[in-house]
Parts: sequence; structure tokens; C-alpha cells
Amino acid sequence: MLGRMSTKDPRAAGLARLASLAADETRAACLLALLDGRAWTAGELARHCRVAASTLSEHLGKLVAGGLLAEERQGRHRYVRLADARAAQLVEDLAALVAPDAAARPRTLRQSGAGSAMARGRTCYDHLAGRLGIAVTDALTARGLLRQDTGFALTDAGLRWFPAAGIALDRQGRRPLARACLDWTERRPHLAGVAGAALCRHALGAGWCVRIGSERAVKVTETGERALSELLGIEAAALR
Amino acid sequence: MLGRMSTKDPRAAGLARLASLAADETRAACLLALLDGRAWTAGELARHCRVAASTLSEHLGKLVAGGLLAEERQGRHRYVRLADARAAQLVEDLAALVAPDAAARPRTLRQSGAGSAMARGRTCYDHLAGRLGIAVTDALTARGLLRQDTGFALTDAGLRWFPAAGIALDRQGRRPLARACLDWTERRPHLAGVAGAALCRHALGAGWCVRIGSERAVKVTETGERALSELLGIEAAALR
DNA sequence: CGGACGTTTCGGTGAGCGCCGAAGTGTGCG
DNA sequence: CGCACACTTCGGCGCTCACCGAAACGTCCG
Repeated sequence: MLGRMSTKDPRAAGLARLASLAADETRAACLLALLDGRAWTAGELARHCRVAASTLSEHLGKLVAGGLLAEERQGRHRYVRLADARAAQLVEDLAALVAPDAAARPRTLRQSGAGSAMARGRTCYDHLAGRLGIAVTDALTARGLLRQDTGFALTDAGLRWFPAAGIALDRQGRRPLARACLDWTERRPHLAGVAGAALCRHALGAGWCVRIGSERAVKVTETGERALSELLGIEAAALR
Repeated sequence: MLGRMSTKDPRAAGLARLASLAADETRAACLLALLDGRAWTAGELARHCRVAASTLSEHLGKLVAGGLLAEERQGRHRYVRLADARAAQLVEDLAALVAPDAAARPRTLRQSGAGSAMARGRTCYDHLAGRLGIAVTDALTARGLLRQDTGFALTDAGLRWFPAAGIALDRQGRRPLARACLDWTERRPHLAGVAGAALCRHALGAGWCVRIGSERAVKVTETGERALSELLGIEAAALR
């Protein structure tokens, strides 16, 4: 239906082509996996999706051609990651809109175990999500560093807090400093954008939290509990 | 590929099913048309998309079942509209991400004429877009009523300005007061959310602008030019 | 009541596409 | 140099789905 001569609206054709990239279950699984913000090899994704390497290779070709993924070749490996923040935002939007259905069924024990780890804390592209992400966002709001009542933006106090906490904010580029990202386990917005990414990077770098397994789930360390308590008054109990 | 037993990730299956709704050119054209925020009949959409009524009926069935559209039956008519603000946001996101390609080609004279009217001013779901939307957003920002440098939110002054200008803001519900929506002609964010919708509703109600034809395009009236100039210091020249 | 009209259902058709395995290409390592 | 490994290309299979026209169903109106 896309191959016919475009006697139709070119904008509709473009939108359909873009959406069709995510309209396949295997490609959707790739996009969700890549929401951890890291680069995966083609082989890793093929095993993750349980399809032949040849099949996945074709999928990656389409996703890259469509602009959703960026690729980097290293030797005999092909690394892919989400192309940019806009591509990530699209996947986040789609995932958030799907959640109502998917939230209704924690499958096997193993999956529900992994699910609850994901619900406690995870990364979402390049920022924190899950109860951890919500706790941080709420703490920032309660301390007057982030405003949610009139939109979603840092306050002047918040603008000073980040550098003071040793977290640099890169104000170059068009990416917004703060952006709301709808959390698909908590069903409430958490902090994304430049500030969210900087905070997540710092949290992983300073050992506040560590990744669990190869998934997106993260676990708050004791160091992290102390730091979050001191800096933002987050009680460890809120993270469990 | 979707009909097989779901031995795969259920979240990926849900995302793929959602995306597949927009992955068809005809359905995409419907979603874009419905971005005007109004309800269309099945027949109107069929003519707009240039397909048989029977074909379009099937498309509407899928879009409604998928939760993107809401329908209302009136006599022998079937009215459909975008289901809610989240569905509209998804379509807006997709459209914005597509723009880079589509912006490159204003087709025939007639289309480019309609295109420039759309570029001057239009509605985007339920708020203002195009040069008009950008002008309003910029004016609000310049007057300290809206903050974009730290995210996207009304200021306290902005919170007072709306009621003072006779525009009520409904603060019930989960919809954010202010939200950035990427404009696909201007490539910059304009005001969406509760405040954007209220402003647009007021602008149409008070005769600041009127719709042109059956499309989304709107035209600023002389009354509107005066009001925008007095209230926000927007010069008429900026709207042409 | 009967015709006009908007919408829906149904059968049939053709095109697109996801999947695989086998064979081919290129890289790295012993 | 040659094997192992990661990835890609290709041919073929089977399923899905958008499309149409014809016919059925409702509603409105004269």
C-alpha cells in the first residue's frame, strides 16, 4: 500500500512510513530494548528477539534507513542505538500509550520478578524511571527545584542546584533542559531532558545505582541511598 | 506477524499493534485530518482520502478499537474524533518527526497555496500552530508569562494573566497546564496543554480568528489583530 | 410507505512483507 | 594462512491486509 504512486498526501505517506517502522513486533522489541540508551550489537538483538540473525539484519537496515536508529561499525560488529532524543521520545510516547494493556498481566514468576525490578528502578533512554525516577522527580519538586503545577520546568533554584551538586548541565543545543516523560509503571511524569540525562549519568558514574543484568533495570546502592537522602531527602523506604 | 502466539514480549506486541494503526497511508491521512480537533463523518474522511466508503469504514473500526479515535453516532452519521489529548500528542509527535522530509516539497501551486495558509496559522488538535501559534508563544515568553529556558511552564505572572484576559484555565484533570508541541512548519515548540487549548478556544470564540474552508487553516481577523496587539504586543506584520 | 443516502458487511484479489536457511562477505585470532 | 565468527544477501514460502464492488442495513424525508 505504500509502494503505489503517491497520488495521496505526502505528509500522510511519511507518517505511515515512520509508524510502519514500529509496527512490527520484532522491531518494536528492538526499540524497547534500545530504550536503555546503550548500543547493542545485531547479534544481541537477534537473540533478545529470538529470530534469525538474517531476519534481524533486515530489520536494522529499515530502522537505520528510517532514521530511528544510528549505527556504528566496529570490526565485525554492528552497534546500533536510538538515533537521538526525538527518536527516543517517540518510543517513550508509544510505550506509555500502550501501558494500560500491558500493565494488566505480569506473566510468569520469572517475568513478574524482572518486572518488579524494572518497576523499582530503570533507565528510560538516558534518564531515570520507575519508582526511583518518580522519587527523584517528586523530591526535586517538593524542594522547589522543579515546577510541575504550571507545566514542567526547572526553577531558578533548580538551575543553581545541579551545578552545586556537581552535576553539569549542558545548555547548548535545542534539547530542553527539563521535559516530562510519562512513566509506564507509575503512570505519572518523571524528569527527562538535559537535566534528567545529566542526573542519570551522574547517578551511574558516582555509583548511586548500578545496572542489573543486561536489561534496563537498575538497583540503588548504599552509597546511592546516602546521597539521595542527603541531597534530596529521599528515604530509602520509598525506593522499595 | 501479529497473529502468532505471543511467545514474545507482550509490551512489544502492544507497541507494534498501536503503531500499526498509523502505519497505513489512508489511516495516517485520517489522523492528520482529525488533528483539527473536530469530529468528521466517515463519508467526509472517505472523500478526503479518496477511497471507497467501505474501505474507510474498516479503517475507522480499527482506529476506534485501538483507542486512537472516539466515535459518536448521530442518526445515519458516524462522527469520529481523536480520542483524547494523549492520542493527539502521539499524532503530533509522529508528524513533527516526519516534517524534515515533507517540508522539502511544496507540490502544485494549489497545494503550496493551501500550504502557505497552513503555515500562517492553523489549529493543531485544540491549540494554535503555525506562525500564529509561534508568535503567540514567543510573545507570552517575551512578556515573562511563559518560561522556555528551563523547560516549558507558565510563570506565576502567566498564571494570573490568563484569567485577567478573560481566559479561564481548568486546573482539574491530569492534563498539564502548559506543554511544548513541536511545530512542523516552524520547527520550534509552540504552546499546547490546557493553556494552549483555552487560548485557542477563546481566540475562535471571540472572533480573533476564523477557520478557512474545511481544513485546519485559520485566518486572523482585524478584531484579532487588535486584540493580539493590545494584549500581547504582537504586530500584525508578524502574522503574514 | 418508498426512495435517497450514509454506513457496514462480505467475498475475492493482489501486493507487501516477515520469516527462514543457505550461501556469501568481511573481520579477527591463533 | 586458515578457521571461527558476525553479519549480509538471496530465494522462497506463507500470511496478512488494503482495496474494491455488490449487497444489506438503518435512518431520514417526502
